[in-house]
Amino acid sequence: MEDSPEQRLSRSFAALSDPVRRDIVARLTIGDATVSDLAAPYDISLQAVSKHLKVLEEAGLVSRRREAQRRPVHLESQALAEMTGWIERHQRRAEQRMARLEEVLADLPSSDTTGTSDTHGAGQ
Amino acid sequence: MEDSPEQRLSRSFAALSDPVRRDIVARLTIGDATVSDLAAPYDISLQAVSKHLKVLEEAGLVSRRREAQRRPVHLESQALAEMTGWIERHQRRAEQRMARLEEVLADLPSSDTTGTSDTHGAGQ
DNA sequence: CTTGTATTCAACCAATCGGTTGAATAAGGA
DNA sequence: TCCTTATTCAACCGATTGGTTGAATACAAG
Repeated sequence: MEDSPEQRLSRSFAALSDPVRRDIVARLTIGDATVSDLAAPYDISLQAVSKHLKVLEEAGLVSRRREAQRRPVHLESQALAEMTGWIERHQRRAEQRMARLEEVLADLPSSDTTGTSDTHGAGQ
Repeated sequence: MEDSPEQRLSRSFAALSDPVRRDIVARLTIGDATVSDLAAPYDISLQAVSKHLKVLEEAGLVSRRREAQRRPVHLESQALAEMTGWIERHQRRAEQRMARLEEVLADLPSSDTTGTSDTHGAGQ
């Protein structure tokens, strides 16, 4: 029972939808850190932070190794890359479409250039 | 009571954590569409899709205009840009750090290049 | 072996989520 | 006016989420 790319993407986005987890990711860009290191800035329990890390790990955004009784957390930037991959792909499509649209509008007779109106004709 | 950038980011990521909503965004890169257009491919009720669109709208990822009794939905690619902004910023930091680390490792005497070990010395 | 430290597991709770169905609203057309 | 089409609102429901506290596990060090 392994993970479809769809599911991993869902988990990654869900993981970064929490400000504490985004904050943790930001912190990890500076360097690996233990659970207690990461928990220090927050008012929540260590267990809560541990849960957040589990969520990040299951999304593939971080990995953990063992080092004595500590469990240093490491950011997996490749998982971030997959997310930007998805977003940019769609962003690009949307922007290309808008560019084509504006080109067409520029060629038209005249009247108002107002309103972000659109073809929107079916498709599907 | 307006929206901090932090909150909008949370909402955007949460919005894209659902496969149906990602799918809708993908569909909208082709062109604006009505609620029923968007609902057609799915087995869920029209109301459920309407809710999904509300989530996307509150995240700033789509906007809606009125056109007779229809409410065509339009993708706001700029909101996607904000997301990639956040991710890439952190991705870049992480990768730069790794690059510096590898540089240092290359200069070291010898022994194992194994294990993604790390400085991880405090920080905070 | 006992103690201390770092972390996770387990059970619980309130809030949110994704879905449902049924009723309400908005607008065009007979 | 009445009917149809498009969409939203409202109430409800089970599952998931982010937090809690208390007990368990994994190691290191006396």
